[in-house]
Amino acid sequence: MTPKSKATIADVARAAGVSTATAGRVLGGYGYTSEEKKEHVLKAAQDLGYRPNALARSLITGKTRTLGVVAGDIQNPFYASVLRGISNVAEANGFGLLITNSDEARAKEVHSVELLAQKQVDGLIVTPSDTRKARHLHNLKAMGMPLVLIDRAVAGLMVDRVATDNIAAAEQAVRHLIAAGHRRIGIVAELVDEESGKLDAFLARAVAGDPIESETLYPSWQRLLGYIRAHRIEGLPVDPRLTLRAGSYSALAAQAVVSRLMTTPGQPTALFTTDGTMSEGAMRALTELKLSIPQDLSLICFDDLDWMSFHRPGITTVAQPRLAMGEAAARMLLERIRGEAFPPRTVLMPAELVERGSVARL
Amino acid sequence: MTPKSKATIADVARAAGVSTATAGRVLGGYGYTSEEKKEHVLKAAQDLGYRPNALARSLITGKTRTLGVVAGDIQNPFYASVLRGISNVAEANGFGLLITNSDEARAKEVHSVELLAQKQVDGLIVTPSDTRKARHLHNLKAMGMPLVLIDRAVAGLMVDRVATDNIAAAEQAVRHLIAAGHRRIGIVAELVDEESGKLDAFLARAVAGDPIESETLYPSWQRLLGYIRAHRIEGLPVDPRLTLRAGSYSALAAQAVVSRLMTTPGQPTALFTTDGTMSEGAMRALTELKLSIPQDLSLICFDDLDWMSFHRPGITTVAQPRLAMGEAAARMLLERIRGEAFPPRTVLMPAELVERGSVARL
DNA sequence: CTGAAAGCGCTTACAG
DNA sequence: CTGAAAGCGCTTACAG
Repeated sequence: MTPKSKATIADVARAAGVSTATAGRVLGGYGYTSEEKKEHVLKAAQDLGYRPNALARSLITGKTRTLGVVAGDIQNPFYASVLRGISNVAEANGFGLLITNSDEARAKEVHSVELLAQKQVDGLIVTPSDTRKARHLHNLKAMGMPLVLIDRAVAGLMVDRVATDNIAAAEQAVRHLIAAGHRRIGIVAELVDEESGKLDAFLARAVAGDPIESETLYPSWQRLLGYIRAHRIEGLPVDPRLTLRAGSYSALAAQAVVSRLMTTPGQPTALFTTDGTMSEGAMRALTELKLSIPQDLSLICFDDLDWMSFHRPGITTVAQPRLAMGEAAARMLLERIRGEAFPPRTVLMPAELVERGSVARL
Repeated sequence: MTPKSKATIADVARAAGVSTATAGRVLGGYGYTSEEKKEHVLKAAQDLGYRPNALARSLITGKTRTLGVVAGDIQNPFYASVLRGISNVAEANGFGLLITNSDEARAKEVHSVELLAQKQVDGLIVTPSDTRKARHLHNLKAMGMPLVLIDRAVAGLMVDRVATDNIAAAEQAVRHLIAAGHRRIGIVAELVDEESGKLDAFLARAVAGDPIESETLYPSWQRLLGYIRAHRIEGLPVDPRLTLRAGSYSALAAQAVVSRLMTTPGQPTALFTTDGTMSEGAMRALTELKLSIPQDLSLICFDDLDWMSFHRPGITTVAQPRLAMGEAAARMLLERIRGEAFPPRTVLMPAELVERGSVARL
């Protein structure tokens, strides 16, 4: 039986000959009801095709059982996997998922957060696009909104977060290249930042071993830091001509800088890409220039994308546990929503170096 | 100013010295208000950090400005792109997106639809996991819920839908192989179906040219039909040993059947994969067997994944406009939500054959 | 233009 | 165990 118009609790109560309070109790699963009335109500609900209106319930309880997520770009494999992890946990706990894209732009993120807050999500998972200016996130926290950060931290914002141990993972990858005999190793990274010229200053300080507040660095900067540390540990100089900045989250930008690198004297023998987008750009450049891996250039990529395992040769990568990151973030958020009050936690997930065939021994 | 507790319209009205009706009018942007009161209300709202509660508003208006989406698996590149397209249009129109995964299982889809309906989404975009049994979708339609189908149709369900012209696209791809001189062409497809043995019967009918109701066929069956039509048109026999059924949406299953195919006498000279998952499985098998493309086997894949353009050789593919499909679906849904009442539309989007280097001329 | 009142569809004390 | 009443935070007629 499927009626045209939506039945309400009042309709069901009327049909069952009980009060709306009683009907609500059996339909909502709270309070006690006699078996007899319960049956009548259930029967009436069935006949009328009753479907609870979650809005009305949420307005009273103050809970929507909905999680909000602000991802960079759901089309990107990194976010797609993280989202799937979040979704797995949300679904298992009966929560819905409201998803938006920020395209790594602060203005869009602010807008997304406002939308999700108005829709009264019970908590929010955000990949902050700006690790310094994030007043909207501070406000959210001040208002008591449960909040978990993924992939990046925000300066001064003490909330739960889950990320990859980027510095350690990049260091391990680059040391692996050095151990294979490579001495000139390139790196391609987004390194987006407002302050132009900052890269030089950063390199100078990192190479000198000056202390660097790495916690709130963007992942690509952290991975660059791991690259530099590997060089320092192994006693190798860092050649600034080998540290490539794409300047944006775009495969095209990465392709351009890698192309230039490989067609200018002083080429590296190995390349380290700092994420899936950079990896794709690098691959396009290498294909275009008909350079062979690993004969002409050894390669280690950050983030293990599907094609890297069946590509010939297999691509050696730093595998991030993307799905597990999403699941961990969702689990932490759910704990906060339940009211758990331990101090802010930072979960740094280890990345695994998966050795395949893209690194030549020199 | 960021207060701890949430301010309501009543709080703002009190602070501004007006009625809740007046405060609501300026904050909600409906009705008329004098400039003077408007200023007071805005000021008070600002001071109190007022944020509208979309739940309360929706309960009255009956509109949530939220779209529900049931995807197969948001981690899969096909769905990730489609979702991005939906998201683009939703966002541009101020709509939120509630997203769930069905994992192509009817039970999960039914559960998702129920969740989204209870949350009162204004409309639903679904990739139906069962093209025959879909009472939940019929019910939705009967209750007046705007509904758009993507990728698949449902028997007897007259609603808007957008899909790729699978038969034509597959036919074109296979004819391209035949034109290149191939006579033994394999195909790997999911071909999921309850009725075992159905493949043989289907092949027999299709090869005989019997009329087949193709509209509600699953995409993989439609693509198989295109494969068969290409053979008929070109006067080539269809060898059942070359029509591979993976039996599930899994790269592993595809890998297994392709491995068997390529290690059994009577190998094909070319292979057609019917979607991204099958393509991945096929690539794994070929890599494992160290078979070269296109020297040992020519290949055309359905759906143009990122890596196919920089793979060496480039993979010739049938490119589906995934993003545009999502955008079209969202646009159609929004029209229905606005109340437009034209008859159910079927948008069949053309797929483009992108020629790269994976097809050898024989 | 503005306010008092009713109401969206539920849940929550509170009597009985 | 059950019902009448109030109320969640808004919007919507309806007077004035």
